[in-house]
Amino acid sequence: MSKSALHRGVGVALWRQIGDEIRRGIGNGLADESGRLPPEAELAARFGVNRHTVRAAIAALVHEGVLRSEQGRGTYVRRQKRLTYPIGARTRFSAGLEGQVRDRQIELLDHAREPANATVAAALGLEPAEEVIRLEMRGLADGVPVSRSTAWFRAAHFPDIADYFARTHSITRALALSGIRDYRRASTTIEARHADDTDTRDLRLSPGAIVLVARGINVDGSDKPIQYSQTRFSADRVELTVSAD
Amino acid sequence: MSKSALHRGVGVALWRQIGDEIRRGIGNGLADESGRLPPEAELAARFGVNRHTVRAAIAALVHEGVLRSEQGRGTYVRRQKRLTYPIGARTRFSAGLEGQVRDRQIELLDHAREPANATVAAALGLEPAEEVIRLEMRGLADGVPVSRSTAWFRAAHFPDIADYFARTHSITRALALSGIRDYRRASTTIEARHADDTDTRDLRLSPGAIVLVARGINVDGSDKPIQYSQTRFSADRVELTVSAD
DNA sequence: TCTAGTTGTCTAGATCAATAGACAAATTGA
DNA sequence: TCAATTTGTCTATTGATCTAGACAACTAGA
Repeated sequence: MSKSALHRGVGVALWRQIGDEIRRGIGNGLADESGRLPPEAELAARFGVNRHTVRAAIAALVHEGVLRSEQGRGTYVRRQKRLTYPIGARTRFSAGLEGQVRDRQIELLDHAREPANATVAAALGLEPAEEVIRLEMRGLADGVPVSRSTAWFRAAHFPDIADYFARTHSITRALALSGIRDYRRASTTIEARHADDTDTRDLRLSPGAIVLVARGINVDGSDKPIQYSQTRFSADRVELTVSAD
Repeated sequence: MSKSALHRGVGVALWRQIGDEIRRGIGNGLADESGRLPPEAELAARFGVNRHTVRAAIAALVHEGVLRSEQGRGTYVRRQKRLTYPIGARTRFSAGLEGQVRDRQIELLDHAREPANATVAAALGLEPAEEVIRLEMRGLADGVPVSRSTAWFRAAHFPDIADYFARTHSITRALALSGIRDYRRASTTIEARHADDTDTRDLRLSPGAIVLVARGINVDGSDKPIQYSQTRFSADRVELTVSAD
């Protein structure tokens, strides 16, 4: 039994402690089979706080995408299971979530034309400081941010990639408009770290959350690098599977 | 470089985040050779907060026993190194800190005569529910709590152990007054867990801190168990060394 | 349709957290 | 002794957090 009373006056707000406790409690018997949480009043009694304090905790988890509240019905766990992203040669950024979510979408947050830094130049096989197009994107599944990625393309070869992406909301289709009929993932490296400020903002994470970072290079039919990208996933919401393929 | 900006509006007070940051920074170049921290004004500038906020963080660490502030001089790290507790056959509760601290002391917080629970009865080789004396103690090093222990003795054999301990402030001397000339540590098991409410209160820890738990049985000259004890150490302040001895 | 159960919203007050500024008190080195 | 540096204390203000109570809005089942 985990002795998990709340601590007052220690610089951590009660609603955050309760939120963490609820997040931990999910998948540990707090919600019933249907994913329904106990009513707010009961949670308030259980934690020994006011109902409004529990509501603040739930609101934070709703904002994080962990819970979903329905007036008159109750509060439900949004997804009992994590999304599974396949990683393989045929990995397409937006694909691979078939059947796991009702709605998925990629937003273009920002784009720029700029000189490549050393890492990007090396990955794409460019001259130092050659110009690249950088796209900042965010992937949403059923309205919840699950991924945040940055992709670099050689500016000389893909001058209009940002426009194409903005129109099609798809890397595959944007590349097709640029004349790339097919491409494959040459390499992917995966690491995990704590969320930084950008992650907590864009993925709506709480500080201290863990992100998975996947760095990959896509190559065209003749194995020339066309895209270098770095994608951050919320480790709470996503798991990666590496397929041979 | 650890990207460790402060997070506002996430239910964790800035002073706590700063306190954690300082605690982490100690032994990582934040303090100079003499153990002196940068002045409050500089820390405030570095963290981008008001000086009072830094002061709240420092006050918490002073209360925890990590820092020591001196008006006009500066704020100093209390102990750069952790205390090392030897664990071995000849381990004496209060001993083993020779040379590491100026002043050490064991307080008797509470004592009771009560039936043994299953664990204690098994450890001491007693009949179920046979009466035992339980002592609740706290060890201080230079005024800072470093250990919190509970010890059980068979009531029939050591009826006055609490009195003796209160007089002598030493288990060894209290046992001597009870007629035990010598004893040795038959077994010790060590585990680590998060601090619970009792730990945070008695050892002045912050929630989420880690405690080392050492459970041991002391036996007399003819190998009969005379004492079962469970001691919690602040993992921040103490390390244990197991000696063959 | 009615009722019980549940989430959503509003008001109000108490306490905590953070900022701002000023000055006192102690220490150190010139 | 004097000036600079540093911690300690005080007042005041603003916003976040927590409590308390009341009632509206919605859902589901009798």
